[in-house]
Amino acid sequence: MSVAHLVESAGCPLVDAFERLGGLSSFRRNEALYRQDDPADRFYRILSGVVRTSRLTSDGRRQVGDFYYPGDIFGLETGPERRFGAEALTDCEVQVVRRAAVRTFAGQAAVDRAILEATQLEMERLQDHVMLLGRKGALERVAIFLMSLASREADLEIDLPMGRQDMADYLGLTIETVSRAITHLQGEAILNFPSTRRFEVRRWTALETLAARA
Amino acid sequence: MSVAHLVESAGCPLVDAFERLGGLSSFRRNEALYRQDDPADRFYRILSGVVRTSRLTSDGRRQVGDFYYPGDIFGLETGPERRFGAEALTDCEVQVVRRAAVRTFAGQAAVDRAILEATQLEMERLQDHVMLLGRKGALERVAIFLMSLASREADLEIDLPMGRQDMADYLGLTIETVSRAITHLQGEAILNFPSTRRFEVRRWTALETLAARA
DNA sequence: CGGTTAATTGAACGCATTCAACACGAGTGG
DNA sequence: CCACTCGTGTTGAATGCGTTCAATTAACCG
Repeated sequence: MSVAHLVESAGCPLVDAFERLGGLSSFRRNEALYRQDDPADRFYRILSGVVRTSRLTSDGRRQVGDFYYPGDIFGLETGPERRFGAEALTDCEVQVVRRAAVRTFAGQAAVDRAILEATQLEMERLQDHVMLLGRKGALERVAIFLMSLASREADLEIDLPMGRQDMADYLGLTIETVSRAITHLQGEAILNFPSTRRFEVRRWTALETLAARA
Repeated sequence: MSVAHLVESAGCPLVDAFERLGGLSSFRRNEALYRQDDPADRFYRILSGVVRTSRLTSDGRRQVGDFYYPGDIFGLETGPERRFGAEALTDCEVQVVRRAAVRTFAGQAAVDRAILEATQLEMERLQDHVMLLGRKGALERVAIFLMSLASREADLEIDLPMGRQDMADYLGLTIETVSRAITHLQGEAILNFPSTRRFEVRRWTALETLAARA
């Protein structure tokens, strides 16, 4: 299946750098792209598939950092070590560039700027995540999450590459609470789940209202 | 009071840029440096005082983004508008540079790189914040917060420039819960509060244990 | 001093969690 | 095709943590 239409191949310097420097790698479902505490010396760009980043605390609790889709860039962390690991949620293809390679790339200034922009985008996502975790109720969190997935794709039916546990660990909830929220959203005829991994938005405005104030 | 010793004035390109391009501004306690939804066209660097960033949701809930101390750089957000506002917690002096000015500064590449590094540092702080809000209990959150303040300063007695409400809004809790956590930490003889705005760590290891697993 | 705001403490409530049972779906082998 | 199993998701009941509401105390500032 071609995913070219999913990825805007504009003449962005960073994308150029990926195109010209980036090795192509494939990963299978559930395979780790890199692990927490690995050396952080590469950037990634997704061509197809979905990737999850996550961090395990010493006592076994897990926090999912984010979910990345085709066109997204991730792995931008600064430190010598990865603070979050990255795992393939589905089979996927990614472009990988070494940090050092980008550094010596002709037109470096423009590439640096582009990396900065990608990092700032990541920062915004993290800010949204903080707002979500800090000040939103359970139903609100689930509504926001599913809405953001729905608005990412133009399709009517949206499929969920992640399971309930992944959602829960992203939203700072338990699977049971996520499940109940989904049941509730179905009961209100706001969403429809033909299967556990697919859903459709029936009442957008109601969903938006919920997302704004639970 | 001189704060020169608090700010490492190394020959870092970004600091240079601030020194050479940065206008000096002063703000009084509780004054806004900029507001949420203002145009985001400036970077800031603190010389003295403490700054808080915060965001208000439409229904009045508030999330504190972070607290910034002398030497810290903030206001790096990408979008055209500020997602978080910035307010002075104490009287403070800051260096301000226009984004556009930095762009045309000689040695621009190095400055861009330095901004990138500052942004990545900010990203790390946000990641920590996500971990805190997603997967930690109330006592744990308060312990982590106070520990991070304590490790920032070398002093034995640490003072709290922010009130309980600010802590609560940073930690995703209520003032009452924060207060109870503090009382508990005093009861365990882990911390000592000579006044509500000053504290001292009595048992570091116990505090670290609490911070790791509540 | 009073007057005002901030912080603490107490008691009742509620939301999310926990623990436990059940349902569903996919894959396997009889 | 059905029985079995394993992993995942849903549902129910009870518990508990943090919130809410309310009252008291402490700190700050004229």
